[in-house]
Amino acid sequence: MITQKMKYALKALLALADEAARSTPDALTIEAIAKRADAPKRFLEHILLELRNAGIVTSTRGRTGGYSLLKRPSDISISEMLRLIDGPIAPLACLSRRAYQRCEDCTDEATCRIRKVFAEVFYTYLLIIDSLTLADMLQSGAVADQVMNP
Amino acid sequence: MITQKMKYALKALLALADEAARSTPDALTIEAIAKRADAPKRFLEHILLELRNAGIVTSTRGRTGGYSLLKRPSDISISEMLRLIDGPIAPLACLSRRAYQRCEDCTDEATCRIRKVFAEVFYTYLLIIDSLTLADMLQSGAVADQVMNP
DNA sequence: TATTTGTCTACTTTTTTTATCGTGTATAGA
DNA sequence: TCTATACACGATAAAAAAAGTAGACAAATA
Repeated sequence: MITQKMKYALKALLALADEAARSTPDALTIEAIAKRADAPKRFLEHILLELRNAGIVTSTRGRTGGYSLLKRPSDISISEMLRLIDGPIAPLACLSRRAYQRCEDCTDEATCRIRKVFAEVFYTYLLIIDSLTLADMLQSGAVADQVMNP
Repeated sequence: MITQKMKYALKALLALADEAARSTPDALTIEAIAKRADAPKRFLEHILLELRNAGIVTSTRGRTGGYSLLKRPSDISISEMLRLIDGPIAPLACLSRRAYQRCEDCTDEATCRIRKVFAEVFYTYLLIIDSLTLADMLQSGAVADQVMNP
């Protein structure tokens, strides 16, 4: 399950992407984004800060200030977002590249049967999720139901 | 990330499967499983109880009592285990079949752009994980490193 | 019947998630 | 230059989930 925070982050990015697609895009205030994303303003503030520190959005202060998208939607990967907001996406810490952590009780990673099977799952999962970007979310259309109720 | 509890559960099942594969299998006491799985005994107790209630293992009480595998390893699916121990595996509650929950603020699921993209991911993920069973974990061999460090 | 081993309910602790608050800083415009 | 507006950032708090513990009880067998 992705966290509520991640949902807020994605909704915020969608709002910013929609704004960026307009003919004369403005910076959106946190308040405006919060309204569009149905997110608590003060919580969203932190999320947007993280997105800014990661170089995904940019912000300006003062009267006409607000947030806007820095990267193009096609350059914002979903897996990058997941890692940023929700932390490592590997099913086991010992399978994570960026947040690798050895299991305490593990004697030999190479022969660990749990690691082995989840490595296979994870590898395929990565192939899918690494290829998805915010741009893939922008094209609307009710594909969800086709997929889930074939 | 799978939980520690899930790791304990899988290790316990591996221990039981290994025992079942012997020429004269015995029931394993919680204590014995705890030792093999490096799990706190009193915690493992709860886990084993859940596995028993789910019909995956069976138990006998008294002097020669203990736990043993009820289903065959090839009939114990990893996704079933994940759902049992860690809860729903869908990335969004509104994508879960067994633990479906509508998102509060969602106006239309069919056009929700977040739901759409995660539905695609989830569908493919399900295909992989639904096909895996405990039997796939039993065959050891260092495949993990080949997969992760090609 | 005494000892061993599982059963069950309740509780505690720790960590993570989900926020909220206060104060500070930059900026545009009157 | 003053002031209203908006982001910045650290601290704190409440709620939920994960992880672990404890005690009393029930069944089985030697």
